[in-house]
Amino acid sequence: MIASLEPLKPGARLVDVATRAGVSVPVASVALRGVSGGTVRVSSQTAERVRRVAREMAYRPNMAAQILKGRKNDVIGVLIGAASTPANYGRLSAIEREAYRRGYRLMIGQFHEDPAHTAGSIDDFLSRGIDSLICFHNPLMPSDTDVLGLLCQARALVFQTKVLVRGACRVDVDRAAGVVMGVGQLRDRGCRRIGLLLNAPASKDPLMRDRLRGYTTTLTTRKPHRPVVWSGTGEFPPSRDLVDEAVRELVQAQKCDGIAASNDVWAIELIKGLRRAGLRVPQDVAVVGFDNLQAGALFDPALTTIDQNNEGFARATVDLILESLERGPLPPAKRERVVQPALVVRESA
Amino acid sequence: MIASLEPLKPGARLVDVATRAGVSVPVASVALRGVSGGTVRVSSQTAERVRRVAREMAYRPNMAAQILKGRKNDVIGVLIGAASTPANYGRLSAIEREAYRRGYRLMIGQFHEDPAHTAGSIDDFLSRGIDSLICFHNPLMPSDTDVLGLLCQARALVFQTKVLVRGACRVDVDRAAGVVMGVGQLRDRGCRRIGLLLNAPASKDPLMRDRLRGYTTTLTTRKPHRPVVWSGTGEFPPSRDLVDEAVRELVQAQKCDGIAASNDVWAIELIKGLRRAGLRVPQDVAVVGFDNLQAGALFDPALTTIDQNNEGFARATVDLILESLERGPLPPAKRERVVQPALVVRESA
DNA sequence: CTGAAAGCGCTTACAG
DNA sequence: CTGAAAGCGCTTACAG
Repeated sequence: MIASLEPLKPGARLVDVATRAGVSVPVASVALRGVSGGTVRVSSQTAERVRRVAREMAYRPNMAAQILKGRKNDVIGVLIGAASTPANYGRLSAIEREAYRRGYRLMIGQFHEDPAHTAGSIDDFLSRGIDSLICFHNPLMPSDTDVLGLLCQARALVFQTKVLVRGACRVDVDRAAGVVMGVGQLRDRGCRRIGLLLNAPASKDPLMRDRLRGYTTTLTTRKPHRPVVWSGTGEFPPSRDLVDEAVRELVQAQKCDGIAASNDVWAIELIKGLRRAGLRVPQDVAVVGFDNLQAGALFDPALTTIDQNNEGFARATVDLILESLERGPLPPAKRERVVQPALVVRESA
Repeated sequence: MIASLEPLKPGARLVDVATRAGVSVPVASVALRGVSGGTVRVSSQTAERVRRVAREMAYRPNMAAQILKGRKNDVIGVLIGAASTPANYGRLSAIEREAYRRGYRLMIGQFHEDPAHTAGSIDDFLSRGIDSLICFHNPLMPSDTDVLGLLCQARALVFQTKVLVRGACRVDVDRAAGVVMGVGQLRDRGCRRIGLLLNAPASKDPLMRDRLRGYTTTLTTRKPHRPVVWSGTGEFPPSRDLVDEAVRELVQAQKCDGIAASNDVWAIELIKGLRRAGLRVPQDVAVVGFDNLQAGALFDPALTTIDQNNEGFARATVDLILESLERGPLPPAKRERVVQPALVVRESA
């Protein structure tokens, strides 16, 4: 602990630096930013002197003033559900890294129960001139017209998975491809009958529909057997009874020896259910998850799963923001990005 | 999807609202903010009219201009390690909620490998007039003088656990109390010989020292046996060999039938190690973790653990920020807050 | 190559 | 009770 918190002296302004360096304020301004296109030109000697003085005085430009004068705002607003899962925060972290790498900062707003609250948060972003918004999967309803109206005012708007505003961008993970990988792994390790576990009926949940599509595709390409699909009620996390029902249906009735679950939490609960039924994982039934949560890596047996590729997701998201900012509203073909997930093989399959 | 992204019209300024409402700009300013102390006073009728017009025009004050004129900055900067654990993000989320509740926003900066990067991030906060900083547990070295120098310029500065700047505030979880709770639970369920597992020697890690203190205290108060402590090498997450060594030492050599681990990841790995050694949890050996990770709740057996009380932590953190902002540097007695954790009983103990 | 002026959008202290 | 002026700290277009 070598430093010490002291009452802050007011902080040098540009005019202070200019005075000390013996130049006018515009010259100091140009010298410090290294601008070359303008009408004010500064000799490299002068510029060097100004920079030195600024460093000595610990000059820090007042960004409020710069922004008021039209400086590009390099803050991206992120809306994330207050009840977000750890997985979502992993993604947020990746986005922060990517944004920082490209010279942007993140400001966080959480979705709260109350749409008025959320609206306040977005309004707050816009008031600050933050008009690039990333909207994480969230409890937003299409009926929250205030919130949607506000979102429309963003200059760059990227949704995760589901677009709520016409013309906005979207980044998604290729869930179907993930399921194909998962089923492939089950097949490779010798499973003869591979079931799909969805936590809600595909008819009710587009995320489940994607998984079903992947599953159906791979079974159609290589036809080992007819599809075996069990859907939960959407209840999450699943109750023990629901899990036991899944085990009865998929394993005891349908004789599956491999199951692709729609996420890691379900996969873990399923493995517990299989054990309650006296079955070994992966020897009797192999299980693949989806998400690559820390909980899966630590579980016993360690979960084989599909990683959502947060780095790729972050890159695509920030790409879309920057392109929108540069070119204005993007044409339909340019505003969707699909990120490929990756198989992580561990012990459960 | 009922809304649609459209090219943004410039956005109404205060002068536009004032003109439309037929008043001067200062009157509009005062009317909209409901200021009463000043010299400009507005009749409630006029105020109402101005507010209505502002609403019609979707007027949104330009915060850059407001801040330039001395509006209090209501953004708190948060520095969080880029390699943060999910647990840290849970805490971040709680802080965001608490800050929002009290009218503040969070801007996130991640610590990166490179101290210069981190310095840039803090500099960026300060340039924006963000002089309230929350510094999460991080890879900061006391030798990063640039970073520390910058941190000193904050007006409110709260560290987690370890203060790196003299005079700054600190919030911490009472780890000793947590261990007391964990050991108490082990005793309550009938363990006769309770060991403490540290992931590094107490002499080398203050966090471990706190745990050891809690452990020693409770054994001194009620003397069931002499202390049994095993310390890892600090390697984290622990290798299988290290875990097996812990099992040999604590259980096979020292005959412990209850173990308090220093965190959930270690607790989970320990349970796996106990199983490899043919022992049942909790029947043969009961285990208590520390952190309350999702991974522990999902593990089989579900982990009994100590919850870090993120809500309490968030409240203390935001309290300290606001008090510092209000009163300036806090006296030593006022700048430390210790948050009480809570026991979560599940299956492992 | 450099300086003096105007203005970004607001708020606050000063006149009427 | 209301209006005209000054100024926050900067940048950019205009003069010299």
